[in-house]
Amino acid sequence: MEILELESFLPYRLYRLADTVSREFSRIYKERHGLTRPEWRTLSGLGERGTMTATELGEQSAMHKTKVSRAVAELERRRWLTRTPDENDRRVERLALTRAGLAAYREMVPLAKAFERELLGRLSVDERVAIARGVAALEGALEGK
Amino acid sequence: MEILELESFLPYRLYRLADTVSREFSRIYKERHGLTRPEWRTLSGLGERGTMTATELGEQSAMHKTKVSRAVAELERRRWLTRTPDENDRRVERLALTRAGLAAYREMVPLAKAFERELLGRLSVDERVAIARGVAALEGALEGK
DNA sequence: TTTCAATGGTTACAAATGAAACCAGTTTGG
DNA sequence: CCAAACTGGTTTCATTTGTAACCATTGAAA
Repeated sequence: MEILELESFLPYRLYRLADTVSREFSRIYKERHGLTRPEWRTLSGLGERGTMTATELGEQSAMHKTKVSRAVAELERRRWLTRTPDENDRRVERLALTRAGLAAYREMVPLAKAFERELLGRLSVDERVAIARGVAALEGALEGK
Repeated sequence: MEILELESFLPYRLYRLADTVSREFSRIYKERHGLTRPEWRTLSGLGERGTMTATELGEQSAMHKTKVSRAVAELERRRWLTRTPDENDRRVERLALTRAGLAAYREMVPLAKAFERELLGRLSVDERVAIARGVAALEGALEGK
């Protein structure tokens, strides 16, 4: 009879892997600032790009618009970001980090990088090349899907 | 100033990748049988191993015990599995698929395999090797973590 | 034995999520 | 122009999830 080995089934392995890594990493921004993942991504997106609209944020960080909306609301409540109505299109708001938001971002960046470095540090050079190549290939294969 | 490129940050890329793949794949069991992911994993685990306890299921398919509990309850409601109290330890229940559960499982297996084959089919041989190698390496690096 | 810690599993509650409805404001086609 | 379709963003509601408390049973220790 035909069976499926979950252990070697790619969708399952990817999910479990991402879940584990993401859970580990989330401890950093959860413990340090009590952020949720959408909040962290919002902080990170704005820190990286400087200013973005909610829609752009959603695209850049692969979040559903309701997640963005709520994350932005929370960061605004903390006074970590401000909204400025767009001059040309009054539906749009330009989001930007405040000084406090930027400070939190600046604090998180080295921690994030250290986390990644530590994780990849457990791999051999070849393995690092392999994961980079494989992930990129799958990303490409899913383009537009 | 130090910034973090989300686009190339491994935890983010892995998560997004897994999320996309998993979402695509979930359409199959969602549309066909209205299953949730925990339910699919439960079906899949029992189909593969024949009989397991809830705890074993959780370990094998990386699910929190409450997810297992609820998924098992739902599959039982559908009469896709049965619980048999363990002789030696009355806290434990041995779970097994019924004929109907097995039928559903047998129907899903080829679809799952086809999905994986199609996905990997979009990659070159080298890329397939790379993803397999990279994922295995990361899994190894996270052992016990 | 009796008690206490550990284990298998369920349940209750709060928080996170997604789908769809919604409210502006904007664009487009007639 | 102006209605209809569309877009940016929020809110509502139902579902899913995680944490912690819980119940029952078992094992270990005194």
